[in-house]
Amino acid sequence: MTRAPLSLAQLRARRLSRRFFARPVEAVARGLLGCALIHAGRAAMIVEAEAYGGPADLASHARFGVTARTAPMFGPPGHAYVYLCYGTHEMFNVVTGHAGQASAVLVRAAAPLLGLPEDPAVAAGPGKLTRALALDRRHNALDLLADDSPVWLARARRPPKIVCGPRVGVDYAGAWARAPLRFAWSAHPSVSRPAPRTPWP
DNA sequence: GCGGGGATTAACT
DNA sequence: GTTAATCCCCGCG
Repeated sequence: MTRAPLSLAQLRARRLSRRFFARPVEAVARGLLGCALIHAGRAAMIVEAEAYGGPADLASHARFGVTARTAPMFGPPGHAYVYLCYGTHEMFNVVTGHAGQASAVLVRAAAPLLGLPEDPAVAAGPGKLTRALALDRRHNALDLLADDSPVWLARARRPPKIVCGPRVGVDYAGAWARAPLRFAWSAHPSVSRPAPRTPWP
């Protein structure tokens, strides 16, 4: 049987808390699976996310320290970090941990929930997701937990099984490239690439 | 200043 | 499998 769809009002009542984001970045990345990302009357359920640590993580933008671009990463948890990749694609991240730590979760893929075409591929990739939800650098550094934030997050479903694997596109990062910091809803059709198969835990 | 490269995607061959 | 699109960031001089 098909589960009843969630309404925006129901999601409003399930918004994530500051404490949710104040945890270690891997925990937040897993916790975001099954959560809804909402903007502009559209909602999508996150099915894939990657954890990026602070300056020690050689795959993370934070490895350059505080710069004009990375400043939001060094700010408080629950804020957005949005940047442009390859000149064309906006990438949406949420800052985690504590201020100054500069860890963040890249939201890589989501399944349409509300106000989007019922195509599992519509947000199956970090660039496609921001395009589907009309997210861009105007949302950089936005506090996603503010009552009046146009972009917000809420609990939607609980993933039945989580898998993990190496992050995508960070081969330059040495040993950090191989760390299992990519998490996905196992076998979900909206996962962006051949899903990792290693079960978590 | 300049130049190389990137947390990607779609449209090719 | 390969490549263009497209541009900002960062490191170096």
